[in-house]
Amino acid sequence: MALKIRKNLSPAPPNECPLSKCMEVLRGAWTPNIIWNLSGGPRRFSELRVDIPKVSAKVLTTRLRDLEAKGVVLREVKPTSPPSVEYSLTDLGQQLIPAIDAIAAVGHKLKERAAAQECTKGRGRRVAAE
Amino acid sequence: MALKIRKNLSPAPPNECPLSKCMEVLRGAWTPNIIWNLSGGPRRFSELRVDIPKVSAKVLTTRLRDLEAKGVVLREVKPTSPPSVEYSLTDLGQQLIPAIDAIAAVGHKLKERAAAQECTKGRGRRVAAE
DNA sequence: TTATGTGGTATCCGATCAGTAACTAACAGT
DNA sequence: ACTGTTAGTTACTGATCGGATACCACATAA
Repeated sequence: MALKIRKNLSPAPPNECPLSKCMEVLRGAWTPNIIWNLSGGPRRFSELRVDIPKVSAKVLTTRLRDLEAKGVVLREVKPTSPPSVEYSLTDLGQQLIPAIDAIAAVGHKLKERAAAQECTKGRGRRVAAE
Repeated sequence: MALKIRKNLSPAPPNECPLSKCMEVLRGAWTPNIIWNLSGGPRRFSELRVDIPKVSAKVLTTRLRDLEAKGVVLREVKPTSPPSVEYSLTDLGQQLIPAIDAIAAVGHKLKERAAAQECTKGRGRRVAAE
């Protein structure tokens, strides 16, 4: 049986694909998390540190600066007594939320799947050990 | 004006968030692209190399193996004369497509935005040649 | 015999990333 | 005067990622 070359093209766009463009924004370990936490309204730097305890100050700063430079978040210094900084999503950032939601939805399914695999004891649908 | 602590919690889930779970899958430079190209139907290794010319064989192999291990793609060796390998999305992989679409949609908007910023002259929204 | 195509592996290298710890400046409260 | 809070910065370090290159076994075609 000889090989046959498929001629149908993949659905990838010819020029630079928007996928990579968006992944550029989402790149970085904590970026999606930060946007997620910002989606509920503006938050201060130290609030975000509490929201995502595992992120270090350095990384959080880096990510926020990146996102600010990309026009996704807005940084505002508030004239409080210890000056505080508030971060919020721009309208562009808001548009990322559906994508993040979709990602989170898949993550939910992944968790279910992982849980189902973890307890192999279950009667139906036992995943065979490989 | 003294600082006031906000008590409303961010919408992040308490335990491990599905966002990171899914980003684990999507991690890697070319992963979303690969899934995108697979979304149009099964493809062979060398077809993917043509689809995404900038990815090296090493990285492509690595990504495909990762995705296979995570249950996102299926790898099938076909008994053709030069044995060929076909990769396709599993049902789990299919579920990633909406997320990828959402990401691509945002990427599209990002491109528009970038184009609009590039030609500051404004009104006509002429897409500059790149 | 050599060339080509298929589906990879092995190795090295440089860039980037993220974590840790220490440090800062201004101000409020005690 | 001392301490805590806010929002970072800086330097050091290890991990990982991805690119480039070379190489492999096998099969067909010329």
